[in-house]
Amino acid sequence: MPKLPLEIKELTVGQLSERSGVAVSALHFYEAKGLITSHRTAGNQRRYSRDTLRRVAVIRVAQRVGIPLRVVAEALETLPEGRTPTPEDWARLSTEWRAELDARIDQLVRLRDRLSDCIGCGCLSLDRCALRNLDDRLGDVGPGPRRLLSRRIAQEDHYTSP
Amino acid sequence: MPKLPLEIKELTVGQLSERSGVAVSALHFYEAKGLITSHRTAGNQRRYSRDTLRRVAVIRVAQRVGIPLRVVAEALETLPEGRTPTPEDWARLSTEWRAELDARIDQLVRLRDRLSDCIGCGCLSLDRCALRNLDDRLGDVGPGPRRLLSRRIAQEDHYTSP
DNA sequence: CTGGAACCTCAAGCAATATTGAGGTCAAGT
DNA sequence: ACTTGACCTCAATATTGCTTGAGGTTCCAG
Repeated sequence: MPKLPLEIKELTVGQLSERSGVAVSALHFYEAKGLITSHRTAGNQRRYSRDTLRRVAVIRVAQRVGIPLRVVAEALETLPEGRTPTPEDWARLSTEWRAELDARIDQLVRLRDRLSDCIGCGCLSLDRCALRNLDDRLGDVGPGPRRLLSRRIAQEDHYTSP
Repeated sequence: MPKLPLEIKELTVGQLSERSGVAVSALHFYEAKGLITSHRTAGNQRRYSRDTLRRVAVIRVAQRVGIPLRVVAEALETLPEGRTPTPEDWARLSTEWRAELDARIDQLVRLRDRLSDCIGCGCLSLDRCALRNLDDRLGDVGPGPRRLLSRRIAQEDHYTSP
């Protein structure tokens, strides 16, 4: 059986897949989208530098927070082109994602509070129901697919008149 | 100019759209998916009972929590067929969503903690980096289309595994 | 050298969640 | 009646994030 080239410096796509837990097809996809890069061997096979592992990890984390790949790609573009990103580079990105995460958590917590109110009030009054008003706010987002990432919403208090 | 029929008891699709903040096309879509229902006038136009407003609100809330429409539809099926849902019916649903919300928040908070660790450690050790390990876990999800939902976060722990 | 795993490219498909458009109907103010 | 905005249906298109498949190449242990 063919043995994988156990290179110390670079990773094949299969190795990257195994170590990152992301399917090979997804890695190809990320590469096509410019989220990761590779260089090719003489035989046209991809080789990834080790920090790609980190890049992929960051991508997945970002996705869990609800950040679309397009946006992740933009953020990754701020990483240095020529050199391997330093821990500081990664820390900066992590911090940015963290801000998103915080915002997202905050948003959900507020949503939860509203929902609790709603349950408490028994929703007897449609016009004053938090659920109803929450929904009105959602309408402000405008047309088009309602994104995940919808920011702000739910900062308002109970709506009080019909 | 034509005046909207200002019915007290029922809503046209346009009214429902305006009051819920959801596009008419989306309402049609929800109806096609069985999330809401209507009856028709003699002229084949949709009329929605007022509690549909509530239904739509619940749908949107659920979506924000990351619950796919398919699942929302199942939950809505537990509402009474013949009668207008009571406040208690809605409260029950709200409570269910709230559990999802809590789980979701919890998940994100844990993610945040990991990320914080990672920033703190400077990510000098790839093998011990929280980010790296987090990513390994993501790989456990297995093959198959990584659904929207997983991007939207949320579901690994909740609906995918029986 | 050979066999098979791992790789390559490109195109097509899938799933969710809608929007847009074409072509036609309904209804209400003037 | 006419006009006009709101509605109707159905099909097509869009977006995101992949997977699957066909058809072919590369690599390496034996």
